Amino acid sequence: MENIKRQLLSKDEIDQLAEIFKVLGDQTRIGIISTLSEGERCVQDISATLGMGISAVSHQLRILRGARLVKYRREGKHRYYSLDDEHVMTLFGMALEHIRHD
Amino acid sequence: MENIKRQLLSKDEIDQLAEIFKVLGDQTRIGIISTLSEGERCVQDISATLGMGISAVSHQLRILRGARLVKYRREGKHRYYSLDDEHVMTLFGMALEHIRHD
DNA sequence: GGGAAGATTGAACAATTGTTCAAATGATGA
DNA sequence: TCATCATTTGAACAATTGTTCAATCTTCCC
Repeated sequence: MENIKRQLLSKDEIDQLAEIFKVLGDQTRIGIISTLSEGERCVQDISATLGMGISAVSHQLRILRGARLVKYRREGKHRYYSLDDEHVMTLFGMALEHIRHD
Repeated sequence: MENIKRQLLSKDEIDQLAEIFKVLGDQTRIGIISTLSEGERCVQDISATLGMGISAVSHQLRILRGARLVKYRREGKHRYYSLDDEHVMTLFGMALEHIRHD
């Protein structure tokens, strides 16, 4: 992690970094991650928690899946979503420190 | 930082988190931050490093300034930009770990 | 002061994005 | 198999975004 400060990122790494931050840069998706930080939830639960339509939530879940930030397991008719990355909450912590230190 | 996992974020915090990630979610801005991680640079230098127009870079610098991610000092006709936050590189590190762990 | 260099700003445009609605998929139980 | 529930998908729309161009501002030096 120390070499980040010493060496320019490759074009490819810049693209990937921007991509992951872009995925996190949306209120709905942050809300979903925040909800899932309490434990696994099905789409309806997330929808109710955020006060948003099922479809809108599902669309955003797809993007989060694509970025490997969430995963799900089937159980009957439900799909229980949960966080799929150990670093996400750390990213949240760092970002929170940034916004709080003002 | 531990209470993040235990407690839902407030509406306000969600907005602010999404905002900071949104700012980081752009290739040009990541490129700028990556460039500035090597040391302070004036707009022309950044422009040359990224191979982009001066105006485009300046527009993005304004956004980075607004998010308190970069600052500048005047010296003659130049404005030397540098990183304005200790957490940014840590955010980078976490995000890099995420994209590399696949 | 006048001109040039470095940087910022505003308007305009194409491109991307998030939400809604309606339709389709997949799984369950009668 | 049929109806129903949970979720996904696609099309459409408004809204936001990043870049370009031209104009403006600021600082320096003659």
